[in-house]
Amino acid sequence: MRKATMQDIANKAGVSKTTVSMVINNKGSNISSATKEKIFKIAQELNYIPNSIARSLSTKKSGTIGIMVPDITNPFFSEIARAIEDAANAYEYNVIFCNSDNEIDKEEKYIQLLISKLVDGVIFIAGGKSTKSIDILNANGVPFVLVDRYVEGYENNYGVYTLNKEGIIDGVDYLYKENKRKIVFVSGSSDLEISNLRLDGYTEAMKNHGIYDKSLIFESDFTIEGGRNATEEILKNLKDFDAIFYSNDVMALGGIKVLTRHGYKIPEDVSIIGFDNIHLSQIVEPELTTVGQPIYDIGRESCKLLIDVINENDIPEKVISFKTELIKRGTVK
Amino acid sequence: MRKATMQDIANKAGVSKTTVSMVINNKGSNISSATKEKIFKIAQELNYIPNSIARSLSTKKSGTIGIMVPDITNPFFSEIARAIEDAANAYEYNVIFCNSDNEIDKEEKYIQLLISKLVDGVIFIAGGKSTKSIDILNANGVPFVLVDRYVEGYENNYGVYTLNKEGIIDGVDYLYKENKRKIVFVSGSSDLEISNLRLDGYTEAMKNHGIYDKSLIFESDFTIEGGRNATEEILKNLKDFDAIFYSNDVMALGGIKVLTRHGYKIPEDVSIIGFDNIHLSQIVEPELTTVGQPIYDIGRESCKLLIDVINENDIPEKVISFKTELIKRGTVK
DNA sequence: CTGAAAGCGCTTACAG
DNA sequence: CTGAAAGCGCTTACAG
Repeated sequence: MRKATMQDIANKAGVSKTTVSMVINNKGSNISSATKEKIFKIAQELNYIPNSIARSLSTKKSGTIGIMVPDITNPFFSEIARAIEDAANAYEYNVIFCNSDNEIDKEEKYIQLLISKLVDGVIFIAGGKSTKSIDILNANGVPFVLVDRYVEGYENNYGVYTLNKEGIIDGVDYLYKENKRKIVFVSGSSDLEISNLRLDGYTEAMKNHGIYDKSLIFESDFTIEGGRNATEEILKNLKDFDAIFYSNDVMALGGIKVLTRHGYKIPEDVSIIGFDNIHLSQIVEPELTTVGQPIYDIGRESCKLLIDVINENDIPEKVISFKTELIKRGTVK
Repeated sequence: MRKATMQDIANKAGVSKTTVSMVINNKGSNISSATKEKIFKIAQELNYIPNSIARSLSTKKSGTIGIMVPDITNPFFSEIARAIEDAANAYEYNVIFCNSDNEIDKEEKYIQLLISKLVDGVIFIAGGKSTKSIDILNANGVPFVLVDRYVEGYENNYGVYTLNKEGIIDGVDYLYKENKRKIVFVSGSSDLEISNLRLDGYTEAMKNHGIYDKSLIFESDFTIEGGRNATEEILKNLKDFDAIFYSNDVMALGGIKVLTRHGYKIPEDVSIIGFDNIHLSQIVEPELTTVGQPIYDIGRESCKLLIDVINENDIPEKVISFKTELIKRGTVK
């Protein structure tokens, strides 16, 4: 059974499809309400669903946006994705999601696909030095907003970030105040600008307090596995330490597991602090002390920003920076 | 800067766009390799990206599929979504995701949107009695496969499920063998067929062992919150019990938190078992004993199935059922 | 080996 | 208040 088209409605109503288009899209400023009603009734009868592909071809707007995330399975990204989708949906946009696994080649292939689908814009959480993908976006005039992760050379593009360095400093200061001195830091992949920002915060704060010690720094990546591995390393290399600052929650979760396994009591034996405040940080016991990002807000605002640039609305600020908030829970004592 | 079109390439190459289309799509069985090369070269120069919207309009295939999940933030669904996206990507499909929050009205709106976008098919994890959405899909000839959650009246549609009842029975039997007798069961929302299936498994197994007791059953929903709430109820209503069988992992995680809070030692004081085997079940300590579903396989296979029905390939079996596997870890003793 | 033409289902100036 | 017509960028019989 063929799907009904505007032409079908037009025929049945005895008007032109121009008129049908007008009333369906509420542009018929001056179409008699009689025709309007008739058209709506027929549309209903025919279970008319507009073909937005045809619409897109003619308007060059698809009503869909793409989001690039490293891995939707990572709670931080799924929470952002959720917020984005909610906002998109409120504006009648659909969202296509792509998992880059932090591989810039995958990103590039996805970007091509998205462009070919005429996405109206993309929200881009960079997996690394993603300049090529971004250049393609630019070359094709596709609006995009960078989220969470800076990409070198594009600091002035539309972007939504949080104040990483400041957040880490807060965290270290708090630990210091709680009399921690040997504060281990687990950093994310140094390919990511954001890792370095966080590391800078740590370095600065530690130096401020005069307790900086390079051997306290471990590099890993922003996954559960990364947290585990780093922690195994720590246990192998360090005899004693007061606290571990993981540069995201997911790593902290992995780390806590390893520590518990090795008989450490948290927070009695070691204090732990994370970064992000994903939902999960509240379901472990004790609950994770962390430097919180307003994840949902970040997602929502980045989607709104994108839609604003798509619609060429006035943009008050191209770059939105969110503050972190230190959330004291049970893993620091 | 306007995006290049096939016409542009045709002009530059001095051929027709028919020819360009042929070579770009590898259908030019008999086009001179000279022209082919020329066309590819020009396409390259112009950074040509095909407009797949135009393509879709003419072929009536969009190369995108939709997936309906209750909430992408729930690890079980994000893991399925990931598997689906991986498979889709391998076949050059994109995926649009929708969060229904288990609200059938939201589902319906999304389905309309997806149809208007001409998705080639949808993978549907039902949020409840979703028959209306499914009817719309049917009426519009959009292929779909049901995943994880049965929907009444559509048991014979394309679907990918796991053997819920059998899985639960395995779990209860195991607990019984470990000398648990007072086995509490936390069921999911009774609106969901799948909850009832799991509950049936519990009831049957408990009766088999002659230890069935209705007051041991608590209904909640498949979320962390749901697990917490149910556990508070249990603590309020039951004086003693040997084990709690949560009907999914996420609930178990919420439950463990509450139990730990109340001073229970796991597994010394209570044994816990979940269902699903999400990644997270391995990062809590002790690791969660659970009835595992092959989540990734379910996602992958449902995507493959969908693509097969889209392409009208031979389908060996319309309904795929996966077996569960009891995974013994640290929360049962 | 290659092209002209119609068609996919919309939107949008333009005209009356 | 309403319609005819061109156009969006492809694909695909059909013809030569």
